[in-house]
Amino acid sequence: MNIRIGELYNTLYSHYGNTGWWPAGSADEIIIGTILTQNTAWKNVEMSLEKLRSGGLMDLGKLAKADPQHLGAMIRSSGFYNQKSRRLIDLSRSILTAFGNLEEMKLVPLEELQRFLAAISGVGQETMDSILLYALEKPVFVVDKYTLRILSRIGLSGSETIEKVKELVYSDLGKNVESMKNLHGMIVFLAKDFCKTRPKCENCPILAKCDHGRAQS
DNA sequence: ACCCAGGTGGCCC
DNA sequence: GGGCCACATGGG
Repeated sequence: MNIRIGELYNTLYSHYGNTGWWPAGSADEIIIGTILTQNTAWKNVEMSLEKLRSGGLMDLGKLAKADPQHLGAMIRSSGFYNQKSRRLIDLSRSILTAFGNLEEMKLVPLEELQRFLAAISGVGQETMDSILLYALEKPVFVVDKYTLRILSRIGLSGSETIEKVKELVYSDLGKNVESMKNLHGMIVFLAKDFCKTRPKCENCPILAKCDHGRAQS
């Protein structure tokens, strides 16, 4: 635990700056993306998003009334398309029934939103946190596989639970929505550039803090 | 011909 | 609490 989250933030910030994460044109698109990207390469998700956009379905109201088979065909490239189609329709219906629209949903207290989302099939821990932070602007840090892998490689986590990682972020960065959005965004960039399962460590901005860099030097 | 990708839920122990 | 499985496509 010799590396602080704040230190990691600063190192990544000097390399990536403001990432503007999550990449989407609307809160609806963010929510749709969180479901589609589950265990799926983002490239495959982008193809689906383009089809939804051109098909006029990038909208929770439209999805709530969509035909599962038709929607499944539109999101085929994202994999698990039967599951994801049904889950997108269910999620859209549940949100609109409970809150009317996303602007109203944003006004609801965090704890109530967490109870609501946890009860929806297809919304697990990471999907819930991504929706809360990026679509609803709630101060919740998103811990995904990238985050755990990177923290593990710089010796911070490894066996830490997701809750512990979150607490560390909150105590070091404060519960600041913009900081948490960007930290997760920078982690995504770092992971895609350098820190995949088979890492490419050349010019990695955190190499000096990482097992891989220390082992080589 | 494998292995991997920003997960989730069900079932078992 | 953890291990295993199904869900499925597209790219390396």
